[in-house]
Amino acid sequence: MGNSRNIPDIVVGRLPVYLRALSLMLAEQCEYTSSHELGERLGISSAQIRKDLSHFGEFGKQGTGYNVAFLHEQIRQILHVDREWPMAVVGAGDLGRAIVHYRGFVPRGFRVVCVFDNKPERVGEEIAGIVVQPMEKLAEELSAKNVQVAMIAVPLEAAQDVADQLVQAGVRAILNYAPINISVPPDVQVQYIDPVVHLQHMTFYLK
Amino acid sequence: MGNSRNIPDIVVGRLPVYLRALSLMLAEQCEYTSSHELGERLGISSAQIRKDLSHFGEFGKQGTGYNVAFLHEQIRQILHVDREWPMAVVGAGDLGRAIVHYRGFVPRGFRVVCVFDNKPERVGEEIAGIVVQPMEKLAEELSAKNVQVAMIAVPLEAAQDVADQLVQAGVRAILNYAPINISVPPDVQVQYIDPVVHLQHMTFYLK
DNA sequence: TAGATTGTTAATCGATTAACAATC
DNA sequence: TAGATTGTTAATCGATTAACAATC
Repeated sequence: MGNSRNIPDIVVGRLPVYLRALSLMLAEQCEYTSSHELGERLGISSAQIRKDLSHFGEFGKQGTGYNVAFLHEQIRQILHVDREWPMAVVGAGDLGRAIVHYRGFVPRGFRVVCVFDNKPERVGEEIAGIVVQPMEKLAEELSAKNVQVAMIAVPLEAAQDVADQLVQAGVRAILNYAPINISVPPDVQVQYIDPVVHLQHMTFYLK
Repeated sequence: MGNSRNIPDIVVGRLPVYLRALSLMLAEQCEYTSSHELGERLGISSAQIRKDLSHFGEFGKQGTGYNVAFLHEQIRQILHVDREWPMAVVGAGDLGRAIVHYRGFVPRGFRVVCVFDNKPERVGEEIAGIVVQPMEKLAEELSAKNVQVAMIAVPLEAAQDVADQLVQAGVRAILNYAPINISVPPDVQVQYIDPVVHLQHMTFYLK
């Protein structure tokens, strides 16, 4: 089949995990892999991997499996990370700083290009070569740098307001590190990272 | 019904999100809430919330809904965060440092009590009052401090080895920030945080 | 060829939703 | 009481898995 819209979101969510495993295999010089090998590495069934990929096209060969480099490239294109997305970070505290310093974005399709904070003492500070801007500059900077993707790393009290400003400035995908559900228009993507949610999920099973 | 084992993992995974919303409502002085209000805040159906909670007991009253403080306390107990879990952090780079500085753990049931790194120049350094220990001290420290929960904040090349050492030292829940799937025995919980996975999930829907 | 593995179909399994009696 | 909302059942919907013909 392939390529139509109507792909289940849960399938889309697994593609980045497949891509990550394929990158690793590339680094390990594997030329070919199979749905079985991939499934074993990721702890999911080979049938699920074949089914997931079948939504987007036919990428393998009977008998030999998948060419790692080829499948990697195909998934990069499907996820639109065959390019570099400029990103904004809002919040220059400890977390914002760590995000800006992280070297794992660029090899996977993203680059932090601007950082904002509303505390006067943080404005002007330089983080990994990027000068922290005041919130007043948000719209102007984002439009100048064509930023559609942003990360929120501010205290929870400020998160909704920041989200509103980002949407206003044209951002269409937000990764929110503040521990709060934010509301955005239906055409804006939101994802959440809250370590405590994961920790509490695990402690359910402990003792 | 309530309280048996056989709760779907997907249901367990939503409880921390419910708990987070209830904390916020507590802070907002809401005394009562309903499955409708909660669902609206979280963007899920009221039926799902009632169904999820029904796995654990009966917490509401017809006509009036749920007492926020009571439901909050019940979910805290279900998730075993009606106590404080001591945690270890492995990796004292930018990310590890940000994790140790994060003040959001303690109010939600967790406290970082030790930090490890294998780089000699980082050992001995103090982060938020905690002295960085060498990896050789891992087993000894974890057992002395009764640590069952750990976070991995090391480069991906080191993550599997660190995970092995943590398991060896008695850790039963691991939150892995390294962008790699790690293997652990079946009785050890693992959760992953990889911001790029979330970003790539969103860029699928962009442009 | 013989062995392996794909892509796909149909069956199974599980999760979500709608509806409503019970009752505060 | 009248209105609201629960907990639960049954129906619906969707996701996963098993199986296999096709074929490299």
